[in-house]
Amino acid sequence: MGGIDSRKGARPIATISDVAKQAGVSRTTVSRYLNGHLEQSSDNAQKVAQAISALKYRPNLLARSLRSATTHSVAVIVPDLTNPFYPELLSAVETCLAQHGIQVFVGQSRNDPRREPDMLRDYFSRQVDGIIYVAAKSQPDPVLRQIAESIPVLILDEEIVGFEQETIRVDHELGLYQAAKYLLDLGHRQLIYLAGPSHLVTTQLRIQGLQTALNERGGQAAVEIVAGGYSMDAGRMWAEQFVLHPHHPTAVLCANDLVALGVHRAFSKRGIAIPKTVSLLGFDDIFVSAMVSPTLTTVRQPLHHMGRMIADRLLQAGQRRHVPASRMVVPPELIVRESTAPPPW
Amino acid sequence: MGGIDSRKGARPIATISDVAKQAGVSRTTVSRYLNGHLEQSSDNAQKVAQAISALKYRPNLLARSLRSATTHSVAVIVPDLTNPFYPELLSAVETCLAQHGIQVFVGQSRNDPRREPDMLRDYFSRQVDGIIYVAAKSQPDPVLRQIAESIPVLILDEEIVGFEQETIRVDHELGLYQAAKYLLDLGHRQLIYLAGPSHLVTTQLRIQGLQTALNERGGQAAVEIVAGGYSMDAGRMWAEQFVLHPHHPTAVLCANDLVALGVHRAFSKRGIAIPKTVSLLGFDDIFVSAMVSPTLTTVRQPLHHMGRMIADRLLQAGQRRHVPASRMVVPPELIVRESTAPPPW
DNA sequence: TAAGTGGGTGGAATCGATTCCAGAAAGGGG
DNA sequence: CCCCTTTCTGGAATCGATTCCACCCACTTA
Repeated sequence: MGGIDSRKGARPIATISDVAKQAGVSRTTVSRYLNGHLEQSSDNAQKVAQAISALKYRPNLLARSLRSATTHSVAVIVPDLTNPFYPELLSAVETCLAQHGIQVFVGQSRNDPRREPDMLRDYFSRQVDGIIYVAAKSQPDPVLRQIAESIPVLILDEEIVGFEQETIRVDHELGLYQAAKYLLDLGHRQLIYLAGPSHLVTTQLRIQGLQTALNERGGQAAVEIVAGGYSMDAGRMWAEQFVLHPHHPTAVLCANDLVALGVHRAFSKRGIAIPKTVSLLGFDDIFVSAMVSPTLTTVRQPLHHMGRMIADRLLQAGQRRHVPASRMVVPPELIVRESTAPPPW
Repeated sequence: MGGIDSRKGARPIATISDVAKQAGVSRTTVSRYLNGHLEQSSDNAQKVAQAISALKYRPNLLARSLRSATTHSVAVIVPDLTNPFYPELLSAVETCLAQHGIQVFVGQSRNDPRREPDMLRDYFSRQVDGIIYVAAKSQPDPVLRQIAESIPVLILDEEIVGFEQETIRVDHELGLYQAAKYLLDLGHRQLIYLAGPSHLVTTQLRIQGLQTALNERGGQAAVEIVAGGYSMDAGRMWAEQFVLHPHHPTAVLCANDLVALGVHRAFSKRGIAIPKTVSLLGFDDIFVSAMVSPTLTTVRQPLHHMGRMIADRLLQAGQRRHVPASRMVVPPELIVRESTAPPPW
């Protein structure tokens, strides 16, 4: 049953010409029907409607897009979908855009900045209406610059130096300021920050926030900064070292929740009590952070809010209304849970 | 300074005709150059190459696809990106496909089967080369059937009754059989299964596996089955009830890890000890499951393996070689962690 | 030298839609 | 009764690529 190949070519896909022929009108008329330029009740409209459902016709969006120069699609480039933060963001963005009939490409750079130019180019060649770009680097490349002259490119989360484009990100500086202030208020004097890659602007912003908080205490407290990565492994590896380390800080701040969870795990395994012996604080507030025990104190990025803003900006830009490039910096929120407490002494 | 609108239309995007004119050859020749049908060293090739880089030309993939009837894109439809299982799957699939120059649309049905026909249709209209479909229901709809006649549709994870299409899923029956057998071997006699929606084939398969394991014991053990959802809330709500429940089962099996985590949380909060008082077992093995404490015993779906298989099937189908529709059922793996132990008595 | 072969080239058709424009039909007013 | 306006319709151009086919040129071979 079903013959050898029930796939391609089995049922020829109807085109607008087929519909026109079947309905006994011109392609033009069919097109007008499709785009609502034809009186619904008219005689021709009836015939077209019938032909369409008889042939199960659906317009070829490729052809339509080619002509109309808009594809109703955008690309989202993220470093890595296995970091739960990005799917959560993606989910928010996709939900908003889907409501406006925009479909979403997703690509992972795998935290390798060298892949990014090619990815940007490929999506651009596909004529996407916009690109949402969570960059894995802070240097603008010529490809990015060129593309941004033709379609809106929203830089998310990261900041790209000297690149005057739409940017939406959380206030990293404020986030770490809040976190540090909170720990200092608890009485901690010896902090450590497991930072992200040092060449990133976000990393630098965060460190500034940290410093500001320290300066307010006028040198009573100190922080050690360790550059690293954004993975659980980064946290775990550092934690393994820490165990052997002579002078123990009393609180560990992490570049993101994944790093914090790496530390969390290693500490649990090694019997280092959180928060009794050492306090632990993350960044992002991915949903896992509320699941582990003790639950993780962290700095929340308002994901859904950001997702909606992103979608809105893109939609505005898509309508060709002039939207001046702006940088939107949204405030983070400190979520206090169980992994932080006053220092043991 | 960039002026009023540095967006659309600022820099006209070069087309193949522009390149042809600039190089002093015909469009045909440029096209041949692009597709490698032109001697690299030839005089014309040089001129074309120069024109391309001068104009920063990139072919319009829409136009190319329209002509060649292949878009090098596929769509992935998942119920919900906030369930970590799907991003993990998506990540594996995207990685494999990207290596072959195929780009990926992603869409969420939000667990609402009524959205699915529209989504399928939209992607089909975009002429995707294939659809990877994690269905939220087990009934085939006419739209799905029609689309599958033209392009490959891979049904993932779920089974659609009476629909003879490519299917790739884990052996649900075996998975629950293994899990139940393991618990029975530990000495449990009173089980409960927090199942997914009862109209899904997967749910029924799982229950069969469960029954098989029980039957092997010849009625010494019993299981209660509760139909529910796939969310943490579903688990949490059941757990709240459980606390008041008179006859306590000694082990709880869950439809997925998310449900198990909901139970996990509620139990922790209510002071019910896992696995001392009650054993807990999930399904999927999302990465969170290894993070909570106690860590969760679960049935692992071999995601990366499945991702690769999916991509492979799609690529084969894309080459129009005839690939007979097949159902691939991959074995799951029981991952024993800390949330299971012999019953307390 | 003429005929045959082969590779390189460009004109034109094509993919499936939208849209400009001109012509036909219908309706209204003088 | 005729003319002008308005509405409806379809032919043809267009979007940006690929590809068929005919042509030209140079080179080999009888």
